[in-house]
Amino acid sequence: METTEMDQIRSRLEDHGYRLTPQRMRIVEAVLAEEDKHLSADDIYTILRENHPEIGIATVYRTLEILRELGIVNQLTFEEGVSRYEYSAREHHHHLVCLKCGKVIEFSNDELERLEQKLARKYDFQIVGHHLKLYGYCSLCQ
Amino acid sequence: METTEMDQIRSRLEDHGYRLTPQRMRIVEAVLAEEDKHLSADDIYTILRENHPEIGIATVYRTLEILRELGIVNQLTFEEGVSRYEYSAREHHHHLVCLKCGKVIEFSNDELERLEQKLARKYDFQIVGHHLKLYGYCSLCQ
DNA sequence: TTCCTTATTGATAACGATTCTCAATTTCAT
DNA sequence: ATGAAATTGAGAATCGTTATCAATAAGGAA
Ligand SMILES: [Mn+2]
Ligand SMILES: [Mn+2]
Ligand SMILES: [Zn+2]
Ligand SMILES: [Zn+2]
Repeated sequence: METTEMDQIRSRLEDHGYRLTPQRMRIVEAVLAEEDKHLSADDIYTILRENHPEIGIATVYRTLEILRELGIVNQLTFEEGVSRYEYSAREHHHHLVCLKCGKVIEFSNDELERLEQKLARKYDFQIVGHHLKLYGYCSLCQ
Repeated sequence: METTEMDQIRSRLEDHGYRLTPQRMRIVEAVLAEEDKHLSADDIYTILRENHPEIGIATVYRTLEILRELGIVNQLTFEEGVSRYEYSAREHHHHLVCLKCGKVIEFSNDELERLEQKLARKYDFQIVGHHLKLYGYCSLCQ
């Protein structure tokens, strides 16, 4: 039998004493369904509302916090005062953000891994991650 | 006569129809005095409180917003849900942040300017800035 | 100076995102 | 089925930030 992403996430949760409740499953589904988007808690709440109006916003926040703790999602912010989340089992990447319309383009860059190691040595830091954000105006907004 | 930083900032403000009021001057002074720190609005408010208890927190926020608009300070966030500010007339740099104690180390990297241009061409973006943040644990916290 | 227009201020209310509280419900191992 | 522990939804609370507004300050013209 194959192991689906949801199975892996279930194990991950249970290994840490958490249960994969129906509500949590719906939230994970929403994140997986919009893999390349960067959904906020409220975005997810709004999406779920359609078919599952009984789920509360507090549960969405609580679940995202657990998913983040377990490294299942990355929490990021594009300086709008809202946290956004993306499924973490994707190629590591960075973001190019339009300051006018908020459009986000993803890109990769290998060189930063080397820089990370160099700085770890230099400053005696144990580095666990990095994120490069570029700001500007997209073709439509400039 | 020499042109001080404050003079330059005054011109900058007046060119845009803003006045350099005593309150604004106190706030700019605080930012300049702690050049390499990353002060929040509340940090500044607390500092000013000692000698200028009449300044309101709203004025601090308003002033920082103007300084940001004019490019006199950079607004940044280390994902604690608070905006922090630094005097922008410094060498362009990036940040290494300790996830435990919040310690911030600054570092520079020239290569990113080239990357910026490459991406600008590739995605037809007019890039106005970028910021690299590395996360980890400092020597004391790891 | 005096007058007038406009900018700025401090206090405080309002806001929006997030977290907390708590009683009710669900889950899971027994 | 039973009971302990986890989870839930609703709503209150929190916290950083922004908006409102009447009072004050600033700067230019007379
Ligand atoms: Mn992304
Ligand atoms: Mn800095
Ligand atoms: Zn755009
Ligand atoms: Zn530390």
